[in-house]
Amino acid sequence: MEYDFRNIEANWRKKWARDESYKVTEDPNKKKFYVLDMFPYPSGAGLHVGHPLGYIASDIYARYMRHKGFNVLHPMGYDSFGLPAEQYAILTGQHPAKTTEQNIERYREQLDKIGFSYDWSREVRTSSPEYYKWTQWIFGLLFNAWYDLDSNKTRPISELIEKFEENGSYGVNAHMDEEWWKTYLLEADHIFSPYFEGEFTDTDWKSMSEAQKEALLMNYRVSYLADSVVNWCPALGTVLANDEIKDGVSERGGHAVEQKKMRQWSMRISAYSERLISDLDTIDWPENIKEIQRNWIGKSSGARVRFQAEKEVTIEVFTTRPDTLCGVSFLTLAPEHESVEVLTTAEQRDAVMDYVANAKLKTERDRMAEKKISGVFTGSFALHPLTGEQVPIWIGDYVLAGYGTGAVMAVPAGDQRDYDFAKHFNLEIKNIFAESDLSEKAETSKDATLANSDFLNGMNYHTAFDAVCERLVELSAGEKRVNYRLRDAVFSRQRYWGEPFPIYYENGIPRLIDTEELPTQLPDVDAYLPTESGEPPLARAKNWDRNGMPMECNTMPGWAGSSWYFLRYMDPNNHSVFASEERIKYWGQVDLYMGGAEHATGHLLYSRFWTKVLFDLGYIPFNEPFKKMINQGMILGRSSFVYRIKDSNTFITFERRKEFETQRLYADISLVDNDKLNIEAFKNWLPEYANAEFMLNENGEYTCGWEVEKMSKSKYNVQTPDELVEKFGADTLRCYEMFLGPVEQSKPWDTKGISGVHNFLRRFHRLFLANETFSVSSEEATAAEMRVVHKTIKKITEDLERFSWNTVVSAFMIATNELTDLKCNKRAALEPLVIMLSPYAPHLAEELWKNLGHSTSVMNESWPVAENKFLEDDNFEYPVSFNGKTRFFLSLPVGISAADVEAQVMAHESTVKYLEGKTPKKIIVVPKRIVNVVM
RNA sequence: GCCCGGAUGGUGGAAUCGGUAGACACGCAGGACUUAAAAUCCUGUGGCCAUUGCGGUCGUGUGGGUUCAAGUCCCACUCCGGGUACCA
Repeated sequence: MEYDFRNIEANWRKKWARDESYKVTEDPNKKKFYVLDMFPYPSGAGLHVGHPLGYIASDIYARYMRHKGFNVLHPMGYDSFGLPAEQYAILTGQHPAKTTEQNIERYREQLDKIGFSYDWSREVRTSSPEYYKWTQWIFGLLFNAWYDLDSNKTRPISELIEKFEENGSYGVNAHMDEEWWKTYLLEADHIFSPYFEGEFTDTDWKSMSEAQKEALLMNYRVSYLADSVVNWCPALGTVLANDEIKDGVSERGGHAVEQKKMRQWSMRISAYSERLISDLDTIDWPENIKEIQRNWIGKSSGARVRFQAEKEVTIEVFTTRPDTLCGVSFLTLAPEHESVEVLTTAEQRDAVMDYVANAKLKTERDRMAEKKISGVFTGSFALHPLTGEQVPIWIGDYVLAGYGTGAVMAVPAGDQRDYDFAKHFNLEIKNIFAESDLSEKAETSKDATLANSDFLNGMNYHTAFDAVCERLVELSAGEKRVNYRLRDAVFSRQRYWGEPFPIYYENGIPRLIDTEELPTQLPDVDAYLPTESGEPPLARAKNWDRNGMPMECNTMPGWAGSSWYFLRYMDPNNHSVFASEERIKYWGQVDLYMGGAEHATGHLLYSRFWTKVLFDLGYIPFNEPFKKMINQGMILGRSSFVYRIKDSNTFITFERRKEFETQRLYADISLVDNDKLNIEAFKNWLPEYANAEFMLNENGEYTCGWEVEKMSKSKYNVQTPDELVEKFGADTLRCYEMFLGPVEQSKPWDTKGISGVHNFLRRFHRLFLANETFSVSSEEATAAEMRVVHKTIKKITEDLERFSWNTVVSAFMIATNELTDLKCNKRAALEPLVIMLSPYAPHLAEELWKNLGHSTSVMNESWPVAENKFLEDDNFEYPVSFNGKTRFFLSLPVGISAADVEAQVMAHESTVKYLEGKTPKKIIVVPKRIVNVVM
């Protein structure tokens, strides 16, 4: 009886589906464990072998935890809104819902073949109205919320309105744009004087019109409408988030991106910067992901310093080096800085206007590409707050409008860019360091001793920082300040295939649609393109209004639906809430999250943000979504090459390719086995190769060359899991993907080794056979056999606990080899192994379990426990080394003392030989480890 | 530039707490079975020297250090991968 994996796997797949074997229900008597995979975007290309890597690892862990007695939530779904389906729709006119549906079907088919233990009754799709109803509801929560800096919490907007009613803005400490009142003054019909700087009384509030109140509140809301400079991609006709741009072009398609001011929905994620950084310490994530997030949020501690300029203008700068304040020799403003106009003198006007206009034309990408130093003098000066000196004010495009205050104090002595700027324009370079040579470059060390700096002389960064800040406060010229790089996230997309906003406009005032009326369904359109006038596709929809009032035409970005999906799995069919309180309380945080590291600054940041909002507002009892995360590495392809002799149809084997001038061509990896080309199959592959001739190696074979590259159709190196399941079975594929190496490591896919793993499963299967039929002995297992079993239990359990999936497979192989050598086919030894194998090879394990006479599924069996009595050995084989070199082995009873071990070693005949007549200086005995004789 | 990873046989990798480097598997070589091939099974397999056998010696990117003992810890460097950037 051979290992008939095709029948075994097909039968069990059917049975699992029929019995809904993987359905989980909330059981208060059992401890929960939540294992989650990052859900996929269902693309048209389907899965290749790289996709299931993480899914297999998490599935094994989920099954392991089930054996350990946990109630395991292990769901799967689809992140089904997205650009590719929309672009396909633009090309073909087919509704994106339809292609999405087809792709999902294909994904499901592929996933099912691999034997995952997903509870499919909990499947979610971000594009289904039942799901996005709650995405819209959460948007509403954020719209009706503000961020209170006093309690450091998100709070309902109604509380803010109450405060306004009572005391106006006084006593309100909200997170908002510091200069919000400037934009507010530009809004229509405000009631404030030109001296309004943000504070207003309850009387002011009460006297405001509805529209004025709403416009004011917009500055407080966590999700708000504002004019923002956005990354506009004309080719895609949409706005992109920073993390959707790579190297200055769109991540998808590689199109040019430009800066444009647009009225957009934004999310006040910047309010959460500090918590997003500090809470990283509370979660068990890979250190590199935490580091990427820390860098992305970009906390920097420094000071704000105000310089009094002419014409009543104050220039405020942010610096991380207030200690170098006395080295300021000029100020630099971003070309977009609001004071540029006022400060420019008549003589400089032409030059400045020219420079500013030029900067505007350049996209951020151009500015970056151009490493040239450029700038222009405004003609104005500002007063240095400490020295009282006149400091020239310059404009330079190395200063970014969007970071800090859009202005810097330039200290050429202490900052390389300021130094370069000063050199270029021949500006003063004041040496404020005692021992630094500034002839070549700036002094950037924080340990350098300050000089020419008045009361700071002799100090360095560490000692001067507080001293300067104190003085600035005394002079009212500045104060300590923490700055974050993280900016608010633009939430509007000019796309069709996304969640519509539950927003309509009443006389221009945005109004939220009530929860009872959600979902706001995505309307049908005649084409998936922007309108003639440049409005988003939804503007094409008929009746896209609410009682005549226009609906919002933007849709939400891809990260909206994925920011909270882990909560919906807990209660996917609930029609009255996004997930019930009891279920959220029961399932809690995701205990193990498996997915790619590429979402570090996108999905993983946004879902942490939304989780904090939901936590603050009391909807969930935890403020981090994913307790532990593991990133699976990328699986690369291994392309195969053949070498055609130039201007011929003759192919020469890899070994001899240098004998001729050759052209390297791709060969489909399905035509190659262990780098040997299947010549007949190759000839039949493409018509142009039908009459090909071959020059072979000395063994009469054609060897191919190879290279590791990304998997892609054009490289003929895509390996689908389906082919391997067909050839070797799902159990083999699962074990092999794990056997490849540590999950978190990127590695090339190589099918070479799969036969070894397949062989192992066959050998394991053979342990249960006698005379080619299933037969196990009920005899008591020998000590040697039990030792193998319990050693394996111990090893596998420890390895799974530390997420070392690959070494578990090795341990299984070793156990199988040893039991084969012992000719063991005893039930007592084999049953625990079947249970342990079931997370890795669930089909085979179920089959063997059934054949062992069990009527229940192996997946519910408890995990075996390693018993020490089987592991203890009377003797330990000591490696005896001399000066660290192992020379011989000595088997000694484990119980004896170190002194006895030493005596036995010294008495050994070989010891004399290796001592070479010398007297040992010292003898190190580590019990049950090693003996080292030092001479 | 800065930050974070990594480098172990022909290949993927193992070595969990500083304690026998190379587990397990692939590949390769030899053998058994076979008319032959496939499949299967057995043996060998880090380099060099020696080889009848015992063995010796070098060896975890490079150079140094700590230690009885270093792939593992420390210092300096080289190369590779990832993140990020006129971020003040």
